[in-house]
Amino acid sequence: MPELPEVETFRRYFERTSLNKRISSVSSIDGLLLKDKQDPKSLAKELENRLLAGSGRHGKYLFLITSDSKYLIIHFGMTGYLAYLKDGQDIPRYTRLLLGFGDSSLAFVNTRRLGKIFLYSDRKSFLKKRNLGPDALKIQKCDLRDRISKRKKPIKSALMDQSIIAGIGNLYADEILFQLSVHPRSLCVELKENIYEKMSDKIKYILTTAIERHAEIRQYPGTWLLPHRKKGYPCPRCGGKINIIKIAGRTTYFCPQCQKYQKRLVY
DNA sequence: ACGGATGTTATTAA
DNA sequence: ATTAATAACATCCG
Repeated sequence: MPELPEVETFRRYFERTSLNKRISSVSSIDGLLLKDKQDPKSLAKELENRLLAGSGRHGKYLFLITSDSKYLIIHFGMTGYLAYLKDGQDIPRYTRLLLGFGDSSLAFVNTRRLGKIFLYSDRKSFLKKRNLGPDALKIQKCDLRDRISKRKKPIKSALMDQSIIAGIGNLYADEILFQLSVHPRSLCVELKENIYEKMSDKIKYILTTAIERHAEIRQYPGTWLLPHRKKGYPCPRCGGKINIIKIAGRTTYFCPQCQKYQKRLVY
């Protein structure tokens, strides 16, 4: 469940449960998820006896900041969550990293092992190395327009491209375009320039509303697409049939009645 | 049993 | 330099 709102929800969960705890042990490390030539032993050594002093997030990446200013960075891939465990609670199945605090612990659970774990001492260099664009919640209107409007790819592909804007994935891209009444295949360069101001507002509205509702899709407004993003469900706006197509290899839900293909001649 | 799934990345090609 | 298409990764679920 890991696009920006889910990851932000995990970050807040971390702040509530694990902030200022001291890491006394590191275990259940899945070496497959360790990136940039980290190995389980050295990771454990780097983290042990450190305090969890803060947190951050950029796009879909979660940052846990230690007392010596190291960043333990977690990416959830397609699945996963954090679980704070009181002493005696069972360690969840598919736990890939367990930070022990003595009387409790924090588990990073990642069923499909497509998640990633990094350890960096500098946030900037990490963003650069991963080639991440600005965070979707912080991006400025004109920046969004500048980064997208000249592209010759479908708007949905651009929204999901983490180097253009970080944090939006398949589900929220569909929601954003549904609420903007834009066909997901519309080429960026063919959209009217003034759509990008509206898009910036929509992105912020949708992501903040999702975060307020703890990224629980059932709690989203009934006017949104996401609660209806299932095969055979009608469009919440016009009652028409939702179409399912593929864009950039991903299943795309949209309403052909509400989301007309936007076209503008360009020279 | 086959195909698909909230993601990223390498490869190959246009 | 951009972009698309495809596969691969690992595992569960319907």
